[in-house]
Amino acid sequence: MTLRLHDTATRTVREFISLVPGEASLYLCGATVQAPPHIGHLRSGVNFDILVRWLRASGYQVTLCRNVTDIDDKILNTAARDGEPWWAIAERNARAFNRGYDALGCLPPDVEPRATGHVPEMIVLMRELIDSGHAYPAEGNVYFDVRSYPDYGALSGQRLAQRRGADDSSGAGKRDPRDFALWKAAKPGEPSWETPWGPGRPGWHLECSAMAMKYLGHSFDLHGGGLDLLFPHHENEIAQARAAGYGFARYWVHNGILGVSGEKMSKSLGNSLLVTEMLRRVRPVELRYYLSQAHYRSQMEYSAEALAEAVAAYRRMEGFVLRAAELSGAQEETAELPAEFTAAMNDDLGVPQALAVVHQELRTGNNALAAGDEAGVAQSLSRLRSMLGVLGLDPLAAPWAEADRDEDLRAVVGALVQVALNQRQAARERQDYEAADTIRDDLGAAGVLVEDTLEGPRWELKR
RNA sequence: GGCGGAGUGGCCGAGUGGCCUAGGCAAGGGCCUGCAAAGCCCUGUACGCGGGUUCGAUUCCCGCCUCCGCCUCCA
Repeated sequence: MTLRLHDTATRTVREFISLVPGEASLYLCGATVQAPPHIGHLRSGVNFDILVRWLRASGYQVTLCRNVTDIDDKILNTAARDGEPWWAIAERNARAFNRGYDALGCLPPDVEPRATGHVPEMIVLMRELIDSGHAYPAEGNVYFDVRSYPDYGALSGQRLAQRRGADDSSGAGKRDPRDFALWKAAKPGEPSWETPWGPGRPGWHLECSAMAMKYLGHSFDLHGGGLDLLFPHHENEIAQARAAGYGFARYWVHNGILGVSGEKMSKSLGNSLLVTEMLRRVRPVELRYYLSQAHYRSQMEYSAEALAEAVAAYRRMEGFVLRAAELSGAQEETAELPAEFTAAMNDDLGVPQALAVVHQELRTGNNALAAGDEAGVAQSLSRLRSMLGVLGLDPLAAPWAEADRDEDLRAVVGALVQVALNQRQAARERQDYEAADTIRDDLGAAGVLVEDTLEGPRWELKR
């Protein structure tokens, strides 16, 4: 049973066979750090985090390279507008992105290269492209010669792409309107780096080709990113690398776009869906569940209702895991993944079907819990935890586990709650239900949820 | 205009030429409970519209409608 993945280049789901057996290399187009992240960015991050986790669970040693584009027009425009150094804007937003990824439990990349740190590699690649007749300098810019590369457009299906609109300011010296800039000539007041063709700054597409090949080799396994990057960014990336004679990515994986009320998020103004704002409304793990539960290639439309459903669904799973762990302890032994779960994940990361398996096990586990079947509970718990672990959703695993957080405070609260619960039990035993319910209500008002179980009353903090 | 994707029950979201047509959320009924909460059981009978192919289509083909993405910066 092996992993099959949708490869955008062939538009088919095909078997994933890595270049080096047992190893998998993945280049992910990360952020252009012009603004803080919104949840669309995190959908991509979570989707690819699941891919990485699944590859690792399948025995691959994964190398993940996720770049940061820390120089581009928008960053420079913002800098000019706000009178802030461009590098400070880039730095601030890069940190915001990483906080977002971390908050949602995305495993950190092995390397996170920045465009501005890789100008020498870009110069080498430009030299190769110019020498082989695939690029040319013009008025301080360096352009890729689209007509020199017959496969241009094959990746995105834009083979005959006529780029709409004449090139304005940035197109000086182009031989063909479709030609794109590898390197942009320096403008007054903007940062620049020296090259044999004059001072300037990197074009967006060139940096990714250069960095991917630097860290993952001239040929590597997987290249990922949002579907909105397919054209022109990925088309240009592959053109640059292949024209220079390199194999480049062998599989292209694209996640679907998360939209909001009919608009792509990056176009909608307003901060309501910024990660920092969303995390005021739901817990990070709940947001992760929401972003995970649709298939990664599907288009998603944000809605508060759907988010609320996801929260409810996650809490159901979490509720069992927490109750089961109280009963049987949270063993570290990892259960073998159920075959249906594995099959679903291997089928182009079928997270929705995999979650159906999770919910089946959940029902089994809840039944065991209701029947006081400790062995059954323990088995369901470990199966559930291993499945959820692959999805980055195990409530008892980092970064979601709360056991060691504020341990002293929890102990104090626990003791106080126990005092109240003892009084409630006493009231119940003398059938003074009014008093018992008052205690429960008061605890509830204080944020402590009380419920009676087979093993007696238990409590937890409201979420 | 070019390229691509999608329209599934109240909502989200899988999937398949028929056979037992995921899963979740919400709703109704029941069980459990002193009452709750949580949980469990049961119920819903859906595939945008019009043709066609077929013994049979939600699933294949054609046309239409609607929505969305890319073609400019974008995860």
